[in-house]
Amino acid sequence: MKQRGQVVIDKILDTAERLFYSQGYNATGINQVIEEADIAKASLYKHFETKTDLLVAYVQRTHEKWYQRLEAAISKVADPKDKLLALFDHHTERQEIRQFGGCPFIKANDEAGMSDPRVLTEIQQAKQHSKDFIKTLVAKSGHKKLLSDKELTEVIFLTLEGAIAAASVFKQPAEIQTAKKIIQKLI
Amino acid sequence: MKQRGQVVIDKILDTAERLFYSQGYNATGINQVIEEADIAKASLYKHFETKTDLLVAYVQRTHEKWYQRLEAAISKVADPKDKLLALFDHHTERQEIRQFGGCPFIKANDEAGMSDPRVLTEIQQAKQHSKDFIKTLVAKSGHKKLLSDKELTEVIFLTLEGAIAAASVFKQPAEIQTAKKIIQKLI
DNA sequence: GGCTAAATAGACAAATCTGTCTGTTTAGCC
DNA sequence: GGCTAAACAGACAGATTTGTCTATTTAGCC
Repeated sequence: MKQRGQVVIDKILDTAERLFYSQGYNATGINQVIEEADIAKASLYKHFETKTDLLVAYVQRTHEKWYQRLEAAISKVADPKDKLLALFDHHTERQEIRQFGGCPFIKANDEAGMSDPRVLTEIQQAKQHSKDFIKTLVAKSGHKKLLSDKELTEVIFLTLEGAIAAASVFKQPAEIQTAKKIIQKLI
Repeated sequence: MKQRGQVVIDKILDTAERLFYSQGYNATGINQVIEEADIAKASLYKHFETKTDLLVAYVQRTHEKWYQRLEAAISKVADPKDKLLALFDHHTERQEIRQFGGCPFIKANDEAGMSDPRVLTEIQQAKQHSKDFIKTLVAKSGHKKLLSDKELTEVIFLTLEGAIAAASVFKQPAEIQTAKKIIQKLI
């Protein structure tokens, strides 16, 4: 059954996730987190020693949830080439839900990547995870070898990263769909 | 001759540029800016009404200086295809100088893009400027039309954006050079 | 050289920040 | 039902935040 402590931790992390992403880590105060999570300050500091520890937990949980969603979305697509294209559709959907706030890992890296080694490490693992996932899809895709597997993996990874950043600048999904069309020509 | 006020403004903007980029806007206090710029607080508030106005000025000046450097670097390359590849070398150099801190516009957008409409507008103009610049280079490049001009422009822009972000995550220029090699195969 | 505008140092206000601590209430388990 | 640990509200400390204000010194121009 669900422990009492887990309820509180979930409320804290749900709120931190929402605020850290939408406002930024440095612009979000502990007092706002406890108020909107509707928990006591002492409860937060019982589960997280410092605000930095909360940031680390936020990045780790974001990595986990990000991969679960990605894996679930791509597994629904049967055709191996379509799986590659589905990456762009999935991230289009995600950015629409996120109101074009950009990649949470890049945001965390830019704002707080140097503040704690655990933060940088988790972000690097998340991005490596993304690249590895693309790599396995590329290997099974049967693409037309216009580029090598390694190169195709890289160009998909990089256009995806770039498109998410561009979408968050222009506040629209056009760039991500443009990237999809270009990759379609290369596979 | 150089006005007295311009010296102060330059010292403020030089310091703000360095601190806003390396630490982030929200993590940088006005007190740190005036201390490291070695000017009085009243002098800063004489030239910039609020901290947000200083941010706007920082983003605008970064846009100007960014384009001047880019234009100068690419104009030194004669071959039209090499100009396209020189984009990646220029940004590799820039990121090495910046110690892989990533794109200043993406950073400002992620941290403070919503705080003032002038900030978002300037960032959008900077990114559109980048894309337009690439577009003119592509048009003159005589590339092999494996992709259309529009598509090649986009894939260069997006891989460049993605590579700079990836370089700032992994703290190394490898991704930018990998992007260069891939684009080389497409032109 | 003297006038004027700018830059100076630094106190100050009012709010906010992270983190600690005290004492009370609540919830889960045997 | 009573024990125990957890969550609670909220005061508090001490540092820091942006921005204002006063009074003094400095620099440039005629």
